[in-house]
Amino acid sequence: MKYIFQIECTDTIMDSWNMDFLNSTLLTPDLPSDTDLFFGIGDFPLSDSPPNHLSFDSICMSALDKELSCSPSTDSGKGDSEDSESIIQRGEPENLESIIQREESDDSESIVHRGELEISEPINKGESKDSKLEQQPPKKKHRKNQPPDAEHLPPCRVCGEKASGLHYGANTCEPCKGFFRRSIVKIEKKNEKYVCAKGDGSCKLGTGKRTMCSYCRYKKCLDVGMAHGAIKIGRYTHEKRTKDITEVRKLKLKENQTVDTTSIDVTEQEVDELVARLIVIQEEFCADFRKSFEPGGLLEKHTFVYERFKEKMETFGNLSPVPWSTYNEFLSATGLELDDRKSRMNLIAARMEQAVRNMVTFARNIPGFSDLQTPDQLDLLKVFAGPLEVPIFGQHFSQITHLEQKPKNRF
Amino acid sequence: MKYIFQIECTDTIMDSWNMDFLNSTLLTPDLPSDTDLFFGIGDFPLSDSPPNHLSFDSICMSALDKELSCSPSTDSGKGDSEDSESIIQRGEPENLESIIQREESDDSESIVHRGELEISEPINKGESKDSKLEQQPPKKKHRKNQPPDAEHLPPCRVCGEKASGLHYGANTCEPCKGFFRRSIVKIEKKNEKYVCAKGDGSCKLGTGKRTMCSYCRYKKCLDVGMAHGAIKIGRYTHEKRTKDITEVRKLKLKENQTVDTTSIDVTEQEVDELVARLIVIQEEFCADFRKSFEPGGLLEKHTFVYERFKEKMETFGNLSPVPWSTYNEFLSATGLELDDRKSRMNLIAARMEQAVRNMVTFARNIPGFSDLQTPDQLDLLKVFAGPLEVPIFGQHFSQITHLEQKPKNRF
DNA sequence: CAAGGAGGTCACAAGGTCAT
DNA sequence: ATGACCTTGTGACCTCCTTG
Ligand SMILES: [Zn+2]
Ligand SMILES: [Zn+2]
Ligand SMILES: [Zn+2]
Ligand SMILES: [Zn+2]
Repeated sequence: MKYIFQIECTDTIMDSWNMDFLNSTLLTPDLPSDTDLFFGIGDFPLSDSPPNHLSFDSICMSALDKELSCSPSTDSGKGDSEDSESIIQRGEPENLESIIQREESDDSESIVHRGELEISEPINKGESKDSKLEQQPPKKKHRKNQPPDAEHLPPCRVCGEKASGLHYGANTCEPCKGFFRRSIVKIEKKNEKYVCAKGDGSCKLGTGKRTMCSYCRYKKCLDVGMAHGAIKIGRYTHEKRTKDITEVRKLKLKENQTVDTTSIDVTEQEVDELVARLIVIQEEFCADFRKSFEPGGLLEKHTFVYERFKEKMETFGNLSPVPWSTYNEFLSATGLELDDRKSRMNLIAARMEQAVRNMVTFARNIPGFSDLQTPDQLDLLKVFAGPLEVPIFGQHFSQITHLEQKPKNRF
Repeated sequence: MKYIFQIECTDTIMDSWNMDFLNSTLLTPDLPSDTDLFFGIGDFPLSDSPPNHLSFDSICMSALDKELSCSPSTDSGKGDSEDSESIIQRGEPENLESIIQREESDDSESIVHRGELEISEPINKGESKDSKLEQQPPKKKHRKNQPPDAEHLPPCRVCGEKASGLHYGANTCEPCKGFFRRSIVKIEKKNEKYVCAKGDGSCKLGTGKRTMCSYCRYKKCLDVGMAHGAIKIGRYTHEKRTKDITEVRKLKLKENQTVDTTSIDVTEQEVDELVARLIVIQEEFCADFRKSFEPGGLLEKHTFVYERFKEKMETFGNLSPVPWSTYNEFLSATGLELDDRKSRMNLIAARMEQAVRNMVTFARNIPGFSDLQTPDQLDLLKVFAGPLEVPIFGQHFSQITHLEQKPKNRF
């Protein structure tokens, strides 16, 4: 018998200034077709709002952060005690980066430039790697050849394979670097031309297909910014290095989200207990959650409200409220407020904070959640806030990022 | 013999709602009367369109931006950041303002906050890697490392980049300092010699060309007075400091007022090569470009279409399409579309995106273009979109902005 | 003291070479 | 023509020392 447990905590707050309404809306869980059970919570009030995403972002941020970082529980040893002061460190209202960074500094791997970058070295440390004394049996009298360094690089921008460094301005693999060098001579100096193998310059450069079409390969090189003048030699800047590392990390993270499938063995009894527990907390937090997606449920209601609003807008044009600039001008000139946006924002802010708090509390009640590292916890909790002219009711979170109408903020 | 190479990339997409047609139209290159050759591309379909400039703007924008920004922006640390992660940092999908801002930052007074912004401070200090020895007393509240100082220094006398101080008697950048140090050893101690890459010791050391010819670089070092004997160590005198500052100020002033007209020396052969290359890419991208301006060419056709349209309008009055409000009312009332504007817009949008992409690809193929900084590249690429009641056929781009009918957008 | 430069260090990339 | 490997120059950053 095999069970797949998939836990997703998704809370969405949608704010569209063009549509002049703010709306916590429903997203559909991304479930395999043979799912037996699913659990969740929702917080779906409807209301208007003036457009100010940034403040909403911060609200969600700090709420999420506050909730997670004050976690008294868990185990995982060293944990969070150090957090408390890092809040002070930056006066700033803590954004995503600070959260991520802080978390990573707990673990073994952290971005530290200590005269030299040290990343998760699988070395048995504690040893002073000090001066000149012998300590390395495999002493190479040969030059210190460090062939496999820097896999802190994003993959080749041209062909996608493992990059070997920054060549002619772009992270590329060794083959693509060589190819570009030869191409420069050929194309710019000798005025020869590549011709697309397919004729229309649309060849894909997937793995192994690198050498299929020189024309398209060269074009891709140019597209990613390779050029004589873009050559950058010498040691990396700390800044640049950090950027590379974070990019790779982000990529890895994304990869893990989709691919990672670990399975553990559980007894029948454990499963029963888990399900029982889930049912309990489901009841406790949001008994109607599953009904939301059924006919007559909240999803339908939301859709209805949205449709009506759309109609209204098409008939009467854009009903967006007075822009902030006007509002502020008027305010400073007359001391009067043009509308009640201020108080409404406070209301919404409070509600959002509450929503995030609920979400985290709910998640904490899921057996095992608190045992996860903070970064992993964060990874399971998604909040979306931003303007969208496209309805996202009933879509899964991962799909939002694929809409051509790019959301303003995602975290 | 003197050649003037003037490269202009101008792509125009004109949309006039009063005239009810959208038109990529021809602009005449702004050429001196004695021009021998000119090259370019064009994308000149004729079609109708409903008025919606904003969306077109965004299309051009994001296309231009996407094309250009994916280049890692060469050197000069502050070049603009890569997107990939900036999604979170400044999630906005770069709009008109941001681009314009970037452009304007050249001339006006962005100088003020140049380099002052030091957000991320690499903390490399305070780590003692030696275990046993007691740490050093100089672990004070004061920050030991004051990496960049007031850059009230004139640029590197050798290569022109940002200088880091007074090295071997001249204001130079860190790279040139290092280069000279190595050169001293090589030349004076080991009696080795550099050889000019071009053979005649006349290489220019423009931006990014620093490493092209060691011989000329070293020669330049000597020319600007670098020498072992010229070393000056220790704190600045007040006098020297003020001298620097006034020099910098003077330089900035001059820079702002005079249009920079640099001329470089090229050999006959280089010219031939360049021209040959230009002819090749001209052929490849838009073989008929020059014919467009000849009798019977596209310019004439465009003019003809426009004339006919004008006649029609004079006879039958303004033929502007149904306004959006009406269209939407009708749509929401009956569910029917009054015309096919939706699909036409999609078509046009796609075409515009393609046009911009073409333009950038073309430009990238011009020798040297990719070597420019991204802002400078942007500066050479013009796309115009907006309503105009005045025909602009055959006018140069710079004239458009002088029309009293101010174009809506320029970027 | 603290500002400021010389020199050292070594991570990095350009370009060359040569077996495929 | 390709790409693994090598040689060599480069330059970001640091430590140490000199000087006002
Ligand atoms: Zn590659
Ligand atoms: Zn191809
Ligand atoms: Zn220099
Ligand atoms: Zn030379």
